[in-house]
Parts: sequence; structure tokens; C-alpha cells
Amino acid sequence: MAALAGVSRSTVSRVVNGSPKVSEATRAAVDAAIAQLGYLPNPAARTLVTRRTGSIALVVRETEERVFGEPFFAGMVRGISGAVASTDLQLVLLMAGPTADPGRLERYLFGGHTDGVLLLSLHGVDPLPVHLAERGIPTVLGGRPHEPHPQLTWVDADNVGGARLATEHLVHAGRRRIATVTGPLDMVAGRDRLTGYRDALRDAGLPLNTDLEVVGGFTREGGREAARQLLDRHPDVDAIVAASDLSAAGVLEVLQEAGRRIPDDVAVTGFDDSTTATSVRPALTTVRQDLTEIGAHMVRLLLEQIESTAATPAVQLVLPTTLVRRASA
Amino acid sequence: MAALAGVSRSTVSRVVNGSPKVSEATRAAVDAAIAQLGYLPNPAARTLVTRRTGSIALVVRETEERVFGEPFFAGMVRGISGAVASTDLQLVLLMAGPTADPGRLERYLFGGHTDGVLLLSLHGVDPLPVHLAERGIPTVLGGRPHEPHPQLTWVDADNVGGARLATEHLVHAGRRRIATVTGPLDMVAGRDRLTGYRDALRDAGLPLNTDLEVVGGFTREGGREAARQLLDRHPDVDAIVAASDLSAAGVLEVLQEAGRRIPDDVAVTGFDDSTTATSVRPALTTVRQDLTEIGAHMVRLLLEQIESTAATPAVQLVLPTTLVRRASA
DNA sequence: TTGAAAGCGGTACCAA
DNA sequence: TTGGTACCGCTTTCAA
Repeated sequence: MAALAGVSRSTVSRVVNGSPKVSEATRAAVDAAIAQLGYLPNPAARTLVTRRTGSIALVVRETEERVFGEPFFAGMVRGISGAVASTDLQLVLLMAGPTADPGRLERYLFGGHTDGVLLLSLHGVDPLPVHLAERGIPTVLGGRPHEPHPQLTWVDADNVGGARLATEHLVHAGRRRIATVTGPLDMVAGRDRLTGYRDALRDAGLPLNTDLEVVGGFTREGGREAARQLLDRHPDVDAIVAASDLSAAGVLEVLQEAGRRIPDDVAVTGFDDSTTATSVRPALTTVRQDLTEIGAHMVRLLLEQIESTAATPAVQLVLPTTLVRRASA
Repeated sequence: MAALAGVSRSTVSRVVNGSPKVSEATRAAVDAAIAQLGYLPNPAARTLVTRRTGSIALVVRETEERVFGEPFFAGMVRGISGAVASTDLQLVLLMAGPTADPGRLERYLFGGHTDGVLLLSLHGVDPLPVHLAERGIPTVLGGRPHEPHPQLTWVDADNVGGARLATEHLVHAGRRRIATVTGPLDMVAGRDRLTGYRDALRDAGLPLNTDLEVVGGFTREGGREAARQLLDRHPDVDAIVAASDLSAAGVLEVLQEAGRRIPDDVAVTGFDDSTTATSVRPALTTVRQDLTEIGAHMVRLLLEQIESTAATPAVQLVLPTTLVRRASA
């Protein structure tokens, strides 16, 4: 390569990296040689000295099934990809569900294959984020971690506030036997939404009744299952706050199969404002979280960590959620 | 690291790579030092000399929207992940839709960030696979490429045969005005399924009528749109061969909205045997392609290319499809 | 069984 | 503006 252009390796390196201290003639010669050879710098060699790989990982701690089944992930990935697209980084997606070999994943992430890590859909107390932080690997979590940690940077939607909005909306509409189909309780988002529901009921002076709280997970089938239990235990329920649009869709199906009219007999709210919200009948009143904005913040914070030489202070960001009113409530 | 264990770098390397020519005592000392330091080898340095990264890329040439919206991809990714899980390779997923910067993608793939590339959902004449082959980068395509190429290795389902099966099933059931909602015609799978449909009609001595062929794409909304057109042009249609389960679901919706009974008035077949097939009413008669098997073959062929020192001959594999009979036809 | 040394392919400093 | 050179951290002969 250097030989073909008749210059030194140093000069090739300068041209490739767009250094200004290269004469036009030399640059042209090198460019010609590059084109002729289809030369591409060896990223391993480059990484070895620069300590940069030019790529960042998006790690989703979830099974393929859920990643592909739930519109939330599509939105999140879209938001993140969009933000990454305006940088010169390559985004690589790693799916590492519960059955994934943690060793392999950590080897990949700790080994420096990527410049930073975006982490999504944490369950329980996952040691991964803390391990990453301890090793000084730039990391941003999507969603608040299970246990507060001063070193962790994360971006989260205001799930408590969102669930509260939905519940208050039902309260104001005169509903009094308001149940909830919760998300998975090993996830902070699931618990937060439950908290928001309870907060709203308490503030409204309505009794809290754990019998009205059924764990449904974020899935459609989980919603169906939970709705069946609810109808069984409380046939007089007049509203259901579901923790996701998908579970709300399941709830809707079961209610309709049981002959309930929505929203007349039972009002239903979802969460996410995903494509599901508008594809079901009646369309879902739901809580919107701006995934594009969350993604953009995550990428921005990650880049700040990557680009800063000193240790960056941890940042914790909670973005507002809003109520989207449609026909279901 | 080497210092702590009191040995040379060479010895550390031998221990890390499990070389048999290390004494037990030394190995123990090195292992202890590794554990104490949380040492992980620098993959860039290692890659520089071994020319191996330990990871392979799954490149999906599709937008996030479709990747996440269509169950086909979930199945494909599941099949591939499953096969990769039994190796010590890390799978990284790159989504590179039409708007993606081809330069960035090629830089990543050609640069040697990964040991090999699995390519999914090719549209039109994508130069990427040939470029990869020319650079000697191990590559396996999921799906036959648009233009035959002797150097390309691929695994495909027998889409022609599958569509033929579905169509023949309708013919045997006595249907005579059989329409099709095709997939995207810039994709080989889309065209192949159309071919199978035509072949079956021709063999049955039924007239081919391009008026009965409407492009729908693989999406639900595409299916809806196409079904509307069909009902408009041919209210007497008595069967529809859809190119995917998702578009079949859309077709079903429109037919039912128009008051048609399925399958009595109009029989409908899907393609993929995805979760969609069983979640709609009536459940879809559809064509099954074994994505787990396709994924396994893709990974196997890729590993063979990666592990072989000499140039591997290109392999082209067409896997059988089968008809799954349910209620819709 | 172990260590010394060369080299993988770049970058970056220093000198010219 | 350019080239020489050291070095990034590992693997891999080769010799001891």
C-alpha cells in the first residue's frame, strides 16, 4: 500500500485519517493507490493503538421472542438507530436473554469489542451494568436499574407518572372498581407502573385492593390470562389499567369475548402508545413515552462518556409521559 | 499480568488458550493472577495476529419496522441464534435498511470486525454479497440472490414449491377463481411464490389472469390494500393465495369486513406458518418453512467457510416447504 | 516446559 | 510536509 503510492506508512495513515499536513500531490497519489487496491485499514490494528472500535453495542436482556414480539423494542431500537445514524458509529445489537451464556456476553463487552454499551430491558438485579461501570466501560441504561447505584447513567420514562395519568383519567370518568394488569414485577418499569396506579387510587381516596392487581407481564397472552382471572374474581370491575398496549389488547379480547362493551361496561387503558394501540378495536387510550427522545438521550449520554477523557458524572434522566385519549377509556 | 504470575507473556498466552504444554503449577499460578486481576485478553491485539474476531454478523437489509413487525424475522433470528449458541461465537445483529449508509456498513464488514457474515432479506440486485465474496469474506445468504452467482453460498426455502402446494390445495378443493396477493416483487421470495402460484394454475389448466395478481408486500396493511383491490375488481374471487401470514391476516380482515365467510365464500392461504397463522380467526392454512433448519444450515455453512483455509466451494441449498392445513382453506 | 524475540498493521511522536 | 521509529498487546516460532 505505502509502497504502491511511494510514501511511508505514516503518510498513508495521515491521508486515511484526513490530516491537514499532507500535500495535495501526496494525498492524490495515496488516494489513487487506495482506490486501486480497495484498501481498508485493519480495524484491529487501529483499535490496538487508538483504543477505539467505532462501534457501540445495544444489549437487550430479553429473549428473541419478546424482542420481536413487543412493539416497544421496535420503537426503542428505531429511536436508538436513528440517533446513532448521525454519528460515524456502527450499532450492533446483541440479544442476551436469560438463557444466554453470561460469560460469552461479558467477554465480548469487557473485551473492548465496542466503545460503549446501551443496555435495555433489565430484569431483577442484573450484575452486568455494575460490572461494566466498574471496568470503566461507557454504559447507559434504558430504564432505571432495580437498585439505585450512583455510578450508573440511565434514561427512563416517567412510568409512575404515566400510570398515574391513566388511572386518574379513569377516576375522573367516574370509574370506581379500577383493576390493573401489571407488567412483570421483576422489571422496574412493571413495578413503577403499578406504583403509579396505586398512587392515583390512594390520592382519589379509593380503596387499594390487591385482589384487583393481577400480574400479566407485558405480553398479549399475559393480558388475556390476567383478564380472565379478574373477571372471575371481580365480575363487576369497571376499568382496567394495563401495563402495556399488548397486554391491554389481550384484556380487550377477553372482555369482548365475555360480552363486555368497551368502554361502556369496562374502560381499558394501555401503555406505550405503540402500533398496537391503534390497531385494536376500540383504539386504546394509552400512555405515550417518546422512545425517539429516550433513544436520543441514551446515545447522547453514551457519546459523552466515550468522548470524555476524564470520568463522567453519572446522569439520571426521567422523561415525561403523556396520556393519549382514544376510544377505550 | 505476566509479572504478577512470575512468568512470561508467552506462558500467559498458553494458559489462556489452553495449550497442553504448560505445567500444572504454572497454570495454577497464572490462573490465580488472572482471577485476581480480572484479566481479559485484548481482542484487538489478538485479532491482529490470529485474524479472528470470534464474532459473526447477521445483516438484515430491512428497516427496523419490518424486522420487528414480521414474525418471519423473529423466527429466522431465533433459528440462527440457536445454532450460534452452540459455538463460541458471538452473534451481532446489524440492521441496514434502504436508508442505511452503505459505506458505514461495508467498512464494518470488510474491515474484519467479524469473521463472517449472514445476510438476510436481500432486495433487488444488492451488490453487497458479491463484494463480500470478492473480498473473500465468509458469507452465507438467507434466500436465493436476485441474480445467480456461482461464488455465492445460500440457503433458501422452496418458495416456488410452497406456493404451488398452497395453490394446488385450493384447486383440489374445487376453487376456480384463485387470486394471489404477492410479496414484494423486488425480493426473490416474493417472485418465487408468485411463480409457484402460476405454475400450479397452469398445471391445473386454469387460466392465468394478471388481474388476479395484486402486489401486497409481506405486511398486514399491504394485504388489506390488495384485498380491497381484488374485491373491487373481482367480487367473485373464491380463493386467495397470500405471500405471507401477515398479508393473509390483512386479507382476512378485509374479506370479513366485506361480509365474506372464510373459507366458505373465499378460501385463504398464508405463508410462513408463523404465530400469526394461529392467532387469527379462522386459523390459517399456510406453508411452513423450517426457519430453525434454515438457520442451522446457514450457520453450519458459514463455520465451514470460516474454518477452512482453502477457498470453499459455494453451496446452494433449497429446503422443502410443507402445507399446514387449518381452517382458512 | 519455558522465555526471548519477531511480527500482526496500524498510529503518533520526533527529527529532518 | 515527510519518514523513521517505537509501541499498542497479543500469538507464534525457535532455542534453550
